[in-house]
Amino acid sequence: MPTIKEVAKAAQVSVATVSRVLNQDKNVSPQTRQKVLEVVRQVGYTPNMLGRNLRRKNTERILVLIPSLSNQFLSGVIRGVESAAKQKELQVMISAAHNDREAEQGYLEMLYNRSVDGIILVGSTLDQEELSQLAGQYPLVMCSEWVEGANVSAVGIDNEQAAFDAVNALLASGRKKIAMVSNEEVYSARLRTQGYRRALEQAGLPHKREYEVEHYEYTYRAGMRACRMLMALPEPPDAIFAVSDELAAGVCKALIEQGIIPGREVDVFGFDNTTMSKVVTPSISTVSQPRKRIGGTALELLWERMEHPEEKPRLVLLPHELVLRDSSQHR
Amino acid sequence: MPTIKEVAKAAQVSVATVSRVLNQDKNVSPQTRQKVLEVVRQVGYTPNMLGRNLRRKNTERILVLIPSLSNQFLSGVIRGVESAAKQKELQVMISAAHNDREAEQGYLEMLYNRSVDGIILVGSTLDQEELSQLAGQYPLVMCSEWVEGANVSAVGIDNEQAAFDAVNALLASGRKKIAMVSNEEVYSARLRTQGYRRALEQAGLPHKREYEVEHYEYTYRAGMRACRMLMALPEPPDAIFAVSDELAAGVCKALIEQGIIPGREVDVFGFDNTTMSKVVTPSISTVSQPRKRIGGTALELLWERMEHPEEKPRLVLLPHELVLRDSSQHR
DNA sequence: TTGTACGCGTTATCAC
DNA sequence: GTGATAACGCGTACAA
Repeated sequence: MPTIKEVAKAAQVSVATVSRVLNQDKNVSPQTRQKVLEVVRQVGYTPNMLGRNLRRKNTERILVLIPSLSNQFLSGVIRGVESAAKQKELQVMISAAHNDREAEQGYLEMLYNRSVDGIILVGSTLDQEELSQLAGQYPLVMCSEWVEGANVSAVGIDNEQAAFDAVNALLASGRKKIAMVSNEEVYSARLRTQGYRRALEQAGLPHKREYEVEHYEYTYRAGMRACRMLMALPEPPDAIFAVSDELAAGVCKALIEQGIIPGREVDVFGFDNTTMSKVVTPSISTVSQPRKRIGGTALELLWERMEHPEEKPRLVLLPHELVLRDSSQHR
Repeated sequence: MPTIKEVAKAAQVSVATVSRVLNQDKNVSPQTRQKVLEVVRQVGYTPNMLGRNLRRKNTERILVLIPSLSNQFLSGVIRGVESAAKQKELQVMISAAHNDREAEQGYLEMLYNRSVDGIILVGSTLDQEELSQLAGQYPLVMCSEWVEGANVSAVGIDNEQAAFDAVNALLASGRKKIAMVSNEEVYSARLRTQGYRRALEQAGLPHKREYEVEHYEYTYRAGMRACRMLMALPEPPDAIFAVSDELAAGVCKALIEQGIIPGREVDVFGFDNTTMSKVVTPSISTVSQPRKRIGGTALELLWERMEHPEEKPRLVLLPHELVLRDSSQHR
């Protein structure tokens, strides 16, 4: 593990000169540059980031903190972060907090102790105050999932409107008994529930309380359970809107088990346009979010916070799209 | 951003004492400890890891480098890594290399420049020599996917045997024209192809070249393409074994499009036991790997390398299981 | 028990 | 264009 000192000695120059060569400083003659680079190559020298970062007071590295790794949608978002980060020459690290407050705080500490220059947070167990305070002190933005009222830059889609649109698509094909599988614990899902209700209201339909099923995980098992509950009602729904594709896939699965073909007697609508929504039979109609753009924008917002911490945080909403497939009728 | 110096001044002690308190050094009186902790709390001091790491020459942090984030199976593996890492008080970071050699090398540099203490590598674009050399110099182990002949600690399953078992399950239910969707570029998939061939040989069946389809991505689209090719053969197969569940899901999808129900005329077998294999209809028979245990073992192997770099690397094979579902017949 | 002083590897500020 | 040298924040041998 050679250090800059050893390189300097071997090249018969000072450490300052080596440093200058390594950092493309103008003030160094071609000959010495040549010589230094030669030695660097020869001894296989790599700058120790620990020293460099200490001196420079930054790491050129950011963290994306997500709730779970097994999320196809987030993987697209992160691709967006990565490609935007590449242009800024930032290294991207990812960690999963698993909705564990302690784990999340452990990773957020990386801001305090300067292990990373900034954090893109997808969802959080912290409340608005904690987040506002944190974002006031360090570069921190939220992405896809944020927290109501927190004074933090964030990017995502208009969840309320997206749900409104999805439900309207179901209404347009004649469905009138539309149920929803949501998650009160997550802000984006709450907004989607609001959009769902607005669509029903606008259509002059009552929204029955028993048509709104809550679940605290976005798994296909939860979707199956929700579906069974709904179909066991005295008046079962003729359409089910779920806040994630995996939930929707579970809904479809449960319908099929009961001999009901999704898209025929009962429509199903999902959210996120993941692979799963395409691959199951029938394929699932869903709301598509511009994942990569969301991720790219998150990085831009983070960059803003890093460069201009004094400016106010801002919220960016990107357009969504409906993807109509076989699980719902449409003309 | 208070430093240890400021804490020392405020507590009217030396920086050494503060450091001692922070590092649970015995040699400090209860009173001063009390006082220091008080000040630490009051000014909200957090040790700067840049300084600490430089001094200690380590980071207590490891990296898991995976090919892609959108891999349900790997997410389980990483859970295993995380829980094992927690016990060793190591922080886990994840990055995706996307089969990009340049990106991979960028992350591997974190070993050279001491940004992390070790790396768990899932697959690699490097060859055996490069890997052997790297692992000789730094804590580096491979997990799930490794490289033939590389002198590197690794953990996974016996892929050849697992494929052998899966194909035997198909044979046991009377299938005789078994095709395989594999990927020659990946060592684990090559091993699985070998297991497939051995099973056919043992059953006295010829292995037709046209029954082995290559694909370089584990996507459902690739699975669909492969299936269409196979079913267009003069003598189409009566069973298809794919090296991933997503491929298998694509195979099923293409079969269904042709009006063929997987598990009836044609059996389908996947690999990894991901959510997708459960949620599609019909559910897909598959090979289950002990993901969490694989991840946990990977961390143990890495720990071995960190503690005893002089010892020889070793390979750990963990048991697999067949999960029989609706996409294949079985009595 | 506590403090002083040095070093970790790098970059930046001066001189020259 | 180049070289000393002082930081960066922390841990620790050594002295007291």
